[in-house]
Amino acid sequence: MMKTEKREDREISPFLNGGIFDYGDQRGSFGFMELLGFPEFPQSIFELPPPTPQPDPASLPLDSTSEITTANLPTTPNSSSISSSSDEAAKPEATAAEEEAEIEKEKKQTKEATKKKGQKRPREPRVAFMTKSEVDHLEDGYRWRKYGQKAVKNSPFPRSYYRCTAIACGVKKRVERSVTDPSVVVTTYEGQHTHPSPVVPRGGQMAARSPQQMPDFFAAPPPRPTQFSFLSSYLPPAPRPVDFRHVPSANHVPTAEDGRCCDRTTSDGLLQDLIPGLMVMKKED
DNA sequence: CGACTTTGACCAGCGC
DNA sequence: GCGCTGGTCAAAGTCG
Repeated sequence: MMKTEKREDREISPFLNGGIFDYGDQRGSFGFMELLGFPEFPQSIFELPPPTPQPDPASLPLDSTSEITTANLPTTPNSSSISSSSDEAAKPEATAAEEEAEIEKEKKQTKEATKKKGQKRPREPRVAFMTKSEVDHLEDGYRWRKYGQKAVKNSPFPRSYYRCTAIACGVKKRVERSVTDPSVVVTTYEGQHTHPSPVVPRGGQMAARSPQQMPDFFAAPPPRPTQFSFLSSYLPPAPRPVDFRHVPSANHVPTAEDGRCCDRTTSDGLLQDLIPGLMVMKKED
């Protein structure tokens, strides 16, 4: 229902204000310009919510980010069948009911085995982005399937759960609106993509995005080492040249010129357009 | 018909 | 132990 409309909605370009990352031993927050590699730029040049004081990200609904839950980690789609036990083969004569029971049992055992008390799973890296956007689900170059939605305590806005549709890719993301500023969408990524971005442009060709929709300051600056380098693993590689003449000021009025200053090939309002290609270093080094 | 969303049910963790 | 909450599952519905 309304799929088309929703897709249309996602065309609207977001304004990334900043975010939070949680990589176990690395935690912190970042502003948009930090993301772009310009920590010295004030966030204020972007569309920040006017009077509402920017709450400390660490205390935002993003708190859910810090309450890393390891209990619901990727139970791989086929995990239950993978874990077929050896004694199963020893019961070739099981009735259908017994088989079902057996399957159920195995499922349970598998689950328990994967989350035995005291046995903490390695925490999936998580990164949360705060994005000023009218739409909840932002295009980020990957294909996602929604698998759940929950009402969040103390929030009038529901939280949506998405999984990457790629086979064997267990990346998930949660999308919710900030309680403190409903115009801000909080997107939390969990896990790392095991595949390149499909980045299939809608309509078979790169959507020609209007400058208003996709101002070119989303283009990436030159590589620059930052503590957020590991963020790249969440995003498809999209290094591209940047023309700093087009980094807009607060009063920047987009023109047609803005739309063609760079040789962008994936200008689809994707999250990868928001995150520069500077974060190319792997976390594990 | 396949891909996707919606939504109620279910389950586990956690605090009391 | 119980209730609350977050996260996931899966059937049903929708759409192209």
